[in-house]
Formats: sequence, structure tokens, C-alpha cells
Amino acid sequence: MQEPSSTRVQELVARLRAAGHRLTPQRLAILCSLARGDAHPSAEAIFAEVRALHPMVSLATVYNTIETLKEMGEVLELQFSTGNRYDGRLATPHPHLVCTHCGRIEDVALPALQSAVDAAARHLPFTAAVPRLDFYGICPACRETAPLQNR
Amino acid sequence: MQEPSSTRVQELVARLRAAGHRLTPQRLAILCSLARGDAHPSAEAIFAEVRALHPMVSLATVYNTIETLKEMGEVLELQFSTGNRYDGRLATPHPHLVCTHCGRIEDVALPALQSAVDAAARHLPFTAAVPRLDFYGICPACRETAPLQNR
DNA sequence: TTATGTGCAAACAGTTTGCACATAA
DNA sequence: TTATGTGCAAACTGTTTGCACATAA
Repeated sequence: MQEPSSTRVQELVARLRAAGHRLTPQRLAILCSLARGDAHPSAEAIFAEVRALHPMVSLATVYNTIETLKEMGEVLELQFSTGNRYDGRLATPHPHLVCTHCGRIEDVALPALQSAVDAAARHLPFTAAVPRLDFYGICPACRETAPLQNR
Repeated sequence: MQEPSSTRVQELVARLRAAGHRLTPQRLAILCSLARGDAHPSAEAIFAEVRALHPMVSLATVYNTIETLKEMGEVLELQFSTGNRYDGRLATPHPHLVCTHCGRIEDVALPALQSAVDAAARHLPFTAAVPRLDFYGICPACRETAPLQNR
């Protein structure tokens, strides 16, 4: 989890306040979890982290806070059939690497491809098309520890 | 639903048999539904179609058959947090347009972009990376009938 | 004849909702 | 003081599983 003093956490706090929302201790902890460096946590993972500081927190509060931040455009929801993940650092769509073995999700920088995707999005028959580009494979760590599977 | 005489249905039947699987009336109906022209049906949609011919069919049978075809590489599963969709016509990954209003899913031909995505997939730190590229927007039909929403 | 497939119903996981209570501002 | 937020528990959705029965080959 991030420190409450992290730049991104401070930014989220400021924007919540600016939008007329309150800052509870639970919320602050959720913000810290969402702004984590290794990010893309699940609601369950955020819940577990927050619970370490606030044993009485409920999952509903985690979902409520995420919903608020989503509406403000400060959190990107990555929907997966295995459970959604959240990115509280970069809320604009960007490509990801998804490990089908351990579930790890990494950002990947592919600027040229990103531009091509964005350009294509502007010329589709669907209005206001938002792209989603993910790559599903085996991460380096899993490749070593589980050498015989999924290769 | 497709006719049992459709080329793709015949192909699926032949491949099931070649793999040592049986062809039940329920299965044939499921194959026809999967090979439909306007495709990308959900399990529920396939179930509803098949039920018209076989009122006693169960959802489990639909999922079982889909699972078998997935393992054979004859059906592409498109996982969405709102429920999975299936493509029994073209089982290799390809981009889609997803209407966030009515749920309609269309194939979209973007050959140049597709090549760029496939090329990128080959140079990622994750092994055997399979790309998934979808665009979420409002389809032309929804744009007309629901002019004030999501625009 | 018998391995494969089917139908039912229960279990599961992640998410959402309703409502009384708590609290930040 | 009071609108906003919280915690709990129940409900919901799509999917998966176990098991006895049915049937294609």
C-alpha cells in the first residue's frame, strides 16, 4: 500500500474534497491501496489491505469508494470475468499484460501501437469508442516456477 | 440459429466426431446456434434458442458442449464481466466492437492494426501472449433510439 | 455394451443493494 | 446538524460441479 503522503494519494484526496465528498479513515486507506506502485488490485485485495488498518471495514465500502472514483474518472476499472481490477494511477485506457497463470497484471508501454489503436477508434461505426488492448500470456516469474504448464 | 446444413456446422460436426465425441440432438442444436451469422451469443442466448427445439435441455449441457469446443480450438470465448460470449465461426483472436448500450458485439476488420498487434505480441516479456482488442462504444442502432444517453 | 453426454439442483465467486447506524464537515 | 458514508447481511448473476440416469456408437 502507498503512504498517505504519496503525490497521487494527495491528488485523489484533493479531488474527492473538491467534488464535495468526505474523507473518512477507511477511504484514505482505500486511496492508498489504489495508488500502489505495483497496482491493479482487485476489490478483495484492497479490502484485505485496508482491513489490516481498519479491521471493521466492509467490502461494500470498498466498492462504494471505487464507484465514486470511477464516476470522477480517477480510477480505471479493468473488467475481467474472473473479477475486476482497478488502476488508481493512470485512469486513461492503456494496454496491459495479463499473466494467465498467477493473475498478475502489468502496464506495458507501446506508444506507437497505442496511437494506431486510438486512431482506429476514431473511425469506427460505433460512437465514442473506447479501446481496450490486453495481452494474455505467462509472466517471467511463472515461466520459471511452472516450467511445464501453459507453454 | 443456423441451419444444420450450414458449412460451418458440418465442419464442427466432423471435427467433434474426429475427436471421438458423440453427436446428440442437443449438441447439434448448440452447434447451429454457435455458427449463427450474427453470432457472439451468450450461454443464456444459446440455451434459449436450443430450448425452442428441445424444451428439456439444460444450461449445463450448453456449457459442457462449449467447453469441449473450446478445448478443440473451435470456439472463441470472449470473457466479459457481464457474462461471456462465444464465437463459433472464427476461433482466432480478432477485434470486436462492443455496444455498451445494448450489448451487441460485432466483428471489425482492421487488418493493418491486427498485424501491428500480433507483431507487438511477439516481442513482449510475457510468453505466448495472445492479444485481445475490443472497442467499447454505442452502436448505430442505439445512437438513434437512445439519443440522449452515453454520448 | 459402455464410455460419453444429459438434466437437475446445489454450490460458488464476485458484485450489488437495502437499510439502520455513524460521523465528517 | 445533516448529508454523506459505513457495516452488515441478503440478493443477484453467470458459471461450475456432483451425481444418477440416458443414449450414441
